[in-house]
Amino acid sequence: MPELPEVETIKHGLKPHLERAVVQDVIVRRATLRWPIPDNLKDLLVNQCILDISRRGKYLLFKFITGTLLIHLGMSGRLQLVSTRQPLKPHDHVDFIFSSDKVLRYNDPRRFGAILWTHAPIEDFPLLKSLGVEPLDHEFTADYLKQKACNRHADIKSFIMNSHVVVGVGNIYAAEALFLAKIHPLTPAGHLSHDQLITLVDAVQKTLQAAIRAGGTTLKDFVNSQGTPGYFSQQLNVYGREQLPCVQCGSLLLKIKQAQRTTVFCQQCQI
DNA sequence: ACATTGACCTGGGAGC
DNA sequence: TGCTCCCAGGTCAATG
Repeated sequence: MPELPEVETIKHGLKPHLERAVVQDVIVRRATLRWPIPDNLKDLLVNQCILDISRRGKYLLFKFITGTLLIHLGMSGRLQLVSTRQPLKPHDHVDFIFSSDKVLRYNDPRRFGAILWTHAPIEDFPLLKSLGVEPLDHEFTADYLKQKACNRHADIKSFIMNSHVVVGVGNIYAAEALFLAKIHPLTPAGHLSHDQLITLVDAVQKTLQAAIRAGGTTLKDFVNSQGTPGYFSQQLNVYGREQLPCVQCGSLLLKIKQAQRTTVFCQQCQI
Protein backbone atom coordinates (compact mmCIF):
# COMPACT_ATOMS: atom_id res chain seq x y z
CA MET A 1 0.00 0.00 0.00
CA PRO A 2 2.22 2.77 1.16
CA GLU A 3 5.13 4.50 -0.43
CA LEU A 4 7.00 7.35 1.22
CA PRO A 5 4.21 9.96 0.92
CA GLU A 6 1.66 7.64 2.53
CA VAL A 7 3.98 6.77 5.42
CA GLU A 8 4.84 10.45 5.83
CA THR A 9 1.12 11.29 5.88
CA ILE A 10 0.48 8.72 8.61
CA LYS A 11 3.45 9.94 10.64
CA HIS A 12 2.22 13.51 10.38
CA GLY A 13 -1.25 12.48 11.52
CA LEU A 14 -0.02 10.46 14.50
CA LYS A 15 2.56 12.87 15.89
CA PRO A 16 0.25 15.38 17.58
CA HIS A 17 -1.81 12.59 19.18
CA LEU A 18 0.83 10.13 20.27
CA GLU A 19 4.02 11.97 21.12
CA ARG A 20 4.29 12.01 24.94
CA ALA A 21 1.42 9.50 25.16
CA VAL A 22 1.91 6.51 27.48
CA VAL A 23 1.07 2.97 26.36
CA GLN A 24 -1.56 1.45 28.66
CA ASP A 25 -1.94 -1.93 26.98
CA VAL A 26 -0.98 -3.88 23.89
CA ILE A 27 -3.17 -6.55 22.33
CA VAL A 28 -1.69 -8.82 19.68
CA ARG A 29 -4.39 -10.92 18.02
CA ARG A 30 -2.18 -12.31 15.30
CA ALA A 31 1.57 -12.32 15.74
CA THR A 32 2.58 -13.66 12.32
CA LEU A 33 3.31 -10.76 10.02
CA ARG A 34 6.27 -10.83 7.67
CA TRP A 35 8.34 -11.61 10.73
CA PRO A 36 6.93 -12.63 14.11
CA ILE A 37 5.88 -9.76 16.34
CA PRO A 38 8.08 -9.93 19.49
CA ASP A 39 6.13 -12.02 22.01
CA ASN A 40 7.10 -9.70 24.86
CA LEU A 41 5.85 -6.59 23.05
CA LYS A 42 3.38 -5.77 25.83
CA ASP A 43 6.05 -5.99 28.53
CA LEU A 44 8.33 -3.82 26.46
CA LEU A 45 5.80 -1.04 25.91
CA VAL A 46 3.30 -0.82 28.79
CA ASN A 47 3.81 2.30 30.93
CA GLN A 48 6.37 3.57 28.44
CA CYS A 49 6.07 7.02 26.88
CA ILE A 50 6.49 7.72 23.16
CA LEU A 51 9.27 10.28 22.97
CA ASP A 52 9.27 10.82 19.23
CA ILE A 53 7.74 9.51 15.99
CA SER A 54 9.89 9.58 12.86
CA ARG A 55 10.30 7.84 9.53
CA ARG A 56 13.19 6.09 7.77
CA GLY A 57 12.28 4.95 4.28
CA LYS A 58 8.89 3.30 4.69
CA TYR A 59 9.49 2.41 8.35
CA LEU A 60 7.70 4.34 11.07
CA LEU A 61 9.89 4.65 14.16
CA PHE A 62 8.40 5.11 17.62
CA LYS A 63 11.13 6.08 20.04
CA PHE A 64 10.94 5.06 23.71
CA ILE A 65 13.51 5.45 26.47
CA THR A 66 14.33 1.75 26.30
CA GLY A 67 14.41 1.31 22.53
CA THR A 68 12.50 1.78 19.27
CA LEU A 69 9.33 0.24 17.90
CA LEU A 70 9.48 -0.16 14.10
CA ILE A 71 6.33 -0.52 12.01
CA HIS A 72 6.33 -1.27 8.29
CA LEU A 73 2.99 -1.41 6.46
CA GLY A 74 4.05 -3.74 3.66
CA MET A 75 1.55 -3.75 0.80
CA SER A 76 -1.73 -3.64 2.68
CA GLY A 77 -1.03 -2.36 6.20
CA ARG A 78 -3.06 0.39 7.85
CA LEU A 79 -2.56 2.32 11.07
CA GLN A 80 -5.52 4.19 12.42
CA LEU A 81 -6.36 6.03 15.60
CA VAL A 82 -9.69 4.74 16.85
CA SER A 83 -11.72 4.47 20.05
CA THR A 84 -11.80 1.28 22.14
CA ARG A 85 -15.50 1.12 21.24
CA GLN A 86 -14.68 0.80 17.54
CA PRO A 87 -15.80 -2.73 16.52
CA LEU A 88 -13.03 -5.02 15.34
CA LYS A 89 -12.74 -5.65 11.63
CA PRO A 90 -11.12 -8.59 9.89
CA HIS A 91 -7.31 -8.35 9.98
CA ASP A 92 -7.18 -5.98 12.95
CA HIS A 93 -4.04 -7.69 14.23
CA VAL A 94 -2.66 -5.35 16.90
CA ASP A 95 -3.97 -2.62 19.24
CA PHE A 96 -1.73 -0.15 21.03
CA ILE A 97 -4.03 1.28 23.69
CA PHE A 98 -3.32 4.74 25.11
CA SER A 99 -6.74 5.52 26.61
CA SER A 100 -10.36 4.48 26.15
CA ASP A 101 -10.71 6.72 23.12
CA LYS A 102 -7.19 6.49 21.77
CA VAL A 103 -6.14 3.19 20.24
CA LEU A 104 -3.54 2.84 17.51
CA ARG A 105 -4.92 -0.08 15.50
CA TYR A 106 -2.82 -2.05 12.99
CA ASN A 107 -4.75 -3.79 10.22
CA ASP A 108 -3.05 -5.78 7.46
CA PRO A 109 -4.91 -8.29 5.25
CA ARG A 110 -1.86 -9.60 3.42
CA ARG A 111 0.44 -9.51 6.47
CA PHE A 112 3.49 -8.36 4.49
CA GLY A 113 4.06 -5.68 7.09
CA ALA A 114 6.23 -5.85 10.19
CA ILE A 115 6.17 -4.78 13.84
CA LEU A 116 9.61 -5.04 15.39
CA TRP A 117 11.54 -3.82 18.40
CA THR A 118 15.15 -2.93 18.95
CA HIS A 119 17.02 -1.85 22.07
CA ALA A 120 19.97 -0.81 19.94
CA PRO A 121 20.53 2.59 18.34
CA ILE A 122 18.32 2.68 15.29
CA GLU A 123 21.23 3.14 12.88
CA ASP A 124 22.51 -0.29 13.94
CA PHE A 125 19.26 -2.10 13.16
CA PRO A 126 20.01 -4.61 10.37
CA LEU A 127 17.04 -3.80 8.14
CA LEU A 128 17.82 -0.08 8.21
CA LYS A 129 21.58 -0.32 8.09
CA SER A 130 21.94 -0.91 4.38
CA LEU A 131 19.22 1.50 3.24
CA GLY A 132 20.05 4.18 0.69
CA VAL A 133 19.56 7.91 1.10
CA GLU A 134 16.30 9.70 1.82
CA PRO A 135 14.97 11.14 -1.45
CA LEU A 136 14.04 14.48 0.14
CA ASP A 137 17.44 14.93 1.81
CA HIS A 138 20.25 16.99 0.35
CA GLU A 139 22.42 13.86 -0.11
CA PHE A 140 20.08 12.68 -2.87
CA THR A 141 21.87 14.30 -5.80
CA ALA A 142 22.81 13.55 -9.40
CA ASP A 143 26.38 12.88 -8.25
CA TYR A 144 25.19 10.35 -5.69
CA LEU A 145 23.07 8.56 -8.30
CA LYS A 146 25.90 8.64 -10.80
CA GLN A 147 28.26 6.99 -8.35
CA LYS A 148 25.66 4.35 -7.42
CA ALA A 149 24.71 3.71 -11.06
CA CYS A 150 28.21 3.34 -12.37
CA ASN A 151 28.50 0.05 -14.30
CA ARG A 152 24.92 -0.89 -13.42
CA HIS A 153 22.87 -2.58 -16.09
CA ALA A 154 19.62 -2.58 -14.15
CA ASP A 155 16.95 -0.44 -15.78
CA ILE A 156 16.43 2.97 -14.25
CA LYS A 157 12.98 2.19 -12.92
CA SER A 158 14.13 -0.83 -10.92
CA PHE A 159 17.19 1.19 -9.89
CA ILE A 160 15.25 4.03 -8.29
CA MET A 161 12.91 1.52 -6.65
CA ASN A 162 15.91 -0.20 -5.06
CA SER A 163 15.89 0.76 -1.38
CA HIS A 164 19.65 0.29 -1.17
CA VAL A 165 19.96 3.19 -3.59
CA VAL A 166 17.18 5.52 -2.43
CA VAL A 167 14.34 4.75 -0.05
CA GLY A 168 10.64 5.35 -0.33
CA VAL A 169 10.18 5.34 -4.11
CA GLY A 170 7.69 2.58 -4.94
CA ASN A 171 5.93 1.52 -8.10
CA ILE A 172 3.58 4.50 -8.41
CA TYR A 173 6.06 7.29 -7.83
CA ALA A 174 8.87 5.65 -9.81
CA ALA A 175 6.63 5.64 -12.88
CA GLU A 176 5.41 9.18 -12.24
CA ALA A 177 8.91 10.58 -11.65
CA LEU A 178 10.25 8.99 -14.85
CA PHE A 179 7.40 10.51 -16.82
CA LEU A 180 8.08 13.92 -15.33
CA ALA A 181 11.80 13.54 -16.14
CA LYS A 182 10.98 12.30 -19.68
CA ILE A 183 13.20 9.26 -19.16
CA HIS A 184 12.39 5.87 -20.69
CA PRO A 185 11.91 3.35 -17.84
CA LEU A 186 14.02 0.66 -19.59
CA THR A 187 17.14 2.83 -19.87
CA PRO A 188 20.07 1.15 -18.12
CA ALA A 189 20.84 3.18 -15.00
CA GLY A 190 24.49 3.55 -15.94
CA HIS A 191 23.63 5.09 -19.31
CA LEU A 192 21.93 8.23 -18.04
CA SER A 193 23.69 11.54 -18.64
CA HIS A 194 24.53 13.89 -15.80
CA ASP A 195 21.79 16.25 -16.99
CA GLN A 196 19.26 13.42 -17.01
CA LEU A 197 20.24 12.49 -13.45
CA ILE A 198 19.78 16.10 -12.34
CA THR A 199 16.34 16.10 -13.95
CA LEU A 200 15.50 12.75 -12.36
CA VAL A 201 16.44 13.84 -8.83
CA ASP A 202 14.28 16.92 -9.28
CA ALA A 203 11.39 14.86 -10.67
CA VAL A 204 11.49 12.33 -7.81
CA GLN A 205 11.48 15.14 -5.26
CA LYS A 206 8.73 17.12 -6.96
CA THR A 207 6.57 14.00 -7.31
CA LEU A 208 6.97 12.95 -3.68
CA GLN A 209 6.42 16.47 -2.36
CA ALA A 210 3.26 16.91 -4.41
CA ALA A 211 1.98 13.55 -3.17
CA ILE A 212 2.71 14.48 0.45
CA ARG A 213 0.82 17.75 -0.03
CA ALA A 214 -2.14 15.75 -1.39
CA GLY A 215 -2.08 13.40 1.60
CA GLY A 216 -0.81 10.41 -0.39
CA THR A 217 -2.40 8.28 -3.10
CA THR A 218 -5.55 6.26 -2.51
CA LEU A 219 -5.94 3.64 -5.24
CA LYS A 220 -8.47 1.52 -3.43
CA ASP A 221 -7.99 1.55 0.29
CA PHE A 222 -5.24 3.82 1.58
CA VAL A 223 -6.45 6.01 4.44
CA ASN A 224 -4.42 8.15 6.80
CA SER A 225 -4.36 7.73 10.57
CA GLN A 226 -7.69 9.56 10.86
CA GLY A 227 -9.34 7.40 8.20
CA THR A 228 -9.40 9.88 5.31
CA PRO A 229 -8.06 9.02 1.85
CA GLY A 230 -5.25 10.73 -0.10
CA TYR A 231 -5.95 12.77 -3.21
CA PHE A 232 -2.80 12.37 -5.30
CA SER A 233 -4.49 9.79 -7.55
CA GLN A 234 -6.16 12.74 -9.28
CA GLN A 235 -2.69 13.96 -10.30
CA LEU A 236 -1.33 10.66 -11.61
CA ASN A 237 -0.06 11.09 -15.17
CA VAL A 238 0.83 7.50 -16.04
CA TYR A 239 0.24 5.01 -13.21
CA GLY A 240 -2.95 3.06 -13.93
CA ARG A 241 -3.50 4.97 -17.20
CA GLU A 242 -2.40 2.37 -19.78
CA GLN A 243 -4.10 2.76 -23.15
CA LEU A 244 -5.22 6.27 -22.17
CA PRO A 245 -3.83 9.38 -23.89
CA CYS A 246 -0.62 10.94 -22.59
CA VAL A 247 -1.40 14.25 -20.89
CA GLN A 248 1.53 15.82 -22.77
CA CYS A 249 1.30 14.50 -26.33
CA GLY A 250 -1.94 12.52 -26.55
CA SER A 251 -0.41 9.26 -27.73
CA LEU A 252 -1.60 6.13 -25.96
CA LEU A 253 0.35 5.13 -22.84
CA LEU A 254 2.04 1.74 -22.93
CA LYS A 255 2.09 -0.91 -20.19
CA ILE A 256 5.10 -3.17 -19.71
CA LYS A 257 6.47 -5.45 -16.98
CA GLN A 258 9.76 -4.68 -15.26
CA ALA A 259 11.03 -6.93 -12.50
CA GLN A 260 7.50 -8.37 -12.21
CA ARG A 261 6.01 -4.91 -11.64
CA THR A 262 3.78 -2.99 -14.02
CA THR A 263 5.19 0.15 -15.60
CA VAL A 264 3.11 2.58 -17.63
CA PHE A 265 4.88 5.20 -19.71
CA CYS A 266 4.71 7.34 -22.86
CA GLN A 267 6.78 6.09 -25.77
CA GLN A 268 6.77 9.53 -27.37
CA CYS A 269 7.71 11.67 -24.36
CA GLN A 270 10.06 9.32 -22.51
CA ILE A 271 13.32 8.79 -24.39
C1' DA B 1 28.79 -7.36 -6.30
C1' DC B 2 24.97 -7.48 -9.21
C1' DA B 3 20.68 -9.13 -11.50
C1' DT B 4 16.80 -12.21 -11.41
C1' DT B 5 13.37 -15.02 -9.38
C1' DG B 6 10.50 -16.88 -5.82
C1' DA B 7 8.41 -16.28 -1.64
C1' DC B 8 5.39 -14.36 1.75
C1' DC B 9 -0.45 -13.49 2.02
C1' DT B 10 -5.45 -12.00 1.11
C1' DG B 11 -9.08 -9.96 -1.63
C1' DG B 12 -11.11 -8.22 -5.67
C1' DG B 13 -12.19 -8.33 -10.41
C1' DA B 14 -12.30 -10.51 -15.06
C1' DG B 15 -13.59 -14.27 -17.74
C1' DC B 16 -15.70 -18.59 -18.45
C1' DT C 1 -23.63 -18.30 -8.93
C1' DG C 2 -19.26 -20.14 -8.61
C1' DC C 3 -14.92 -21.51 -10.15
C1' DT C 4 -10.13 -20.30 -11.75
C1' DC C 5 -6.77 -17.14 -12.84
C1' DC C 6 -4.48 -12.83 -12.52
C1' DC C 7 -3.43 -8.66 -10.32
C1' DA C 8 -2.16 -5.46 -6.41
C1' DG C 9 0.93 0.39 -3.27
C1' DG C 10 6.87 -4.13 -0.73
C1' DT C 11 11.16 -6.24 -0.12
C1' DC C 12 13.89 -9.98 1.63
C1' DA C 13 16.33 -14.44 0.69
C1' DA C 14 18.05 -17.62 -2.38
C1' DT C 15 20.02 -18.44 -6.77
C1' DG C 16 23.08 -17.86 -10.84
